[in-house]
Amino acid sequence: MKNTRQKITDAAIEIFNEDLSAPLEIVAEKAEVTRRTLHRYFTDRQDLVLACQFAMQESCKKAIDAVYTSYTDPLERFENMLYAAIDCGVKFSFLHRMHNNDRHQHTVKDENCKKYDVTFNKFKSTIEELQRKDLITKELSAEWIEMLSTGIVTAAINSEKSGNVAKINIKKFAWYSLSKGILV
Amino acid sequence: MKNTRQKITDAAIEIFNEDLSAPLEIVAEKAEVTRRTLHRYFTDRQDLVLACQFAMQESCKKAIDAVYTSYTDPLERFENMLYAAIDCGVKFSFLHRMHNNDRHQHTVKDENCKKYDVTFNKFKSTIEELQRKDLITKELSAEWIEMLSTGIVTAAINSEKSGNVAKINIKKFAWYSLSKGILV
DNA sequence: AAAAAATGTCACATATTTGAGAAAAAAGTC
DNA sequence: GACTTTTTTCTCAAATATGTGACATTTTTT
Repeated sequence: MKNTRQKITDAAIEIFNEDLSAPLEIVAEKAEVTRRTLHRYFTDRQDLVLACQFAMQESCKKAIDAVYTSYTDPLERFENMLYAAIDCGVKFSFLHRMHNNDRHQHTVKDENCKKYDVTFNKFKSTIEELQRKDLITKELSAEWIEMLSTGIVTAAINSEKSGNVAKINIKKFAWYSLSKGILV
Repeated sequence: MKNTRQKITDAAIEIFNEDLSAPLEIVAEKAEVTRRTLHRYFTDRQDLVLACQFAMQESCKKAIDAVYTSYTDPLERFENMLYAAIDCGVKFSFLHRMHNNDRHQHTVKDENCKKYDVTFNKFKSTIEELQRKDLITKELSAEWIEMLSTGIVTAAINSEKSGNVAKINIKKFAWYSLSKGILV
């Protein structure tokens, strides 16, 4: 059962993902509470945005970490990290977008960005390991593969939302495209 | 040389791409004009947003159409459509996002969406042709391949913006990943 | 250099968004 | 059923965003 605080951050993540300056009224509406209640949990917009970032980070970190430690085979690990990211949904893609945009949350940075880096570096290091062991092509740079991976995650999330791709197939398709697109 | 109107819509596309409800002040700033001047060209926010949509549509339509009619070989055509989309930059990805989001521009729809569909259907029909002629795998649905393509375009655009991937490589990498990711 | 066009500056009226207090209503808890 | 906690309702003041008029200044055209 979700508590009110969570209901609000969840709603905010959905809304802010599509419109970062949306009125808090809209967020409250989506969370099915009054704006007044929202303000009882979050003093102001900044506070709420930070809470969203924190929630997204925790969620992604948890999911990625769990996979990272469970698989020794790097390819298998990479595959399951993809699935974990897809399961995180907008939390993953929004978080990624936030940290690669120029004009936002320059106030926070440092502490918050460090956490983000730790999580996303697990992607990077896995990619590098795969390249070192000649399991994927070296024709592509690790940076590109990282971008590609998040691009495919986003495609998967959009597919799910649009409903144009059968839900059972999404992960299968995503891994098919990603693996073939980077294998030697 | 860009005229003021274009400077404003270009700035607005950049800004709105990241924050659809950003104050017009921010847009004016980016366009290097006063808010007063912005309002001389666009009566209100709605007017500006519509102008952006129009500009994005024209730009994408022009680029995609040109490629579509120049290549008879579907694979070659597909490849160059990818490059054209990447060249359109945020105009492409933002437009796509706008039309696949739930909560926006429900006012315009119809007329405006029709134009969008015409352009993006050229992607779809090319994908279907490729599948019909057994040039790409049938294990993936056409809808997924469409999503994947725009996902890779977005990855390419993000790569360019971040500067982490050498500019000369971006298109090459994008096509490498996309083609391998869908070929039989 | 004069005229015309475009842009900037300043001021102002509205509209919207924001944040919070006080008391009533609803939901949980024992 | 009495009690506590949470949420809603209603309120209001402050802050921010929006759109426009009047006039000065700059830039472009002729």
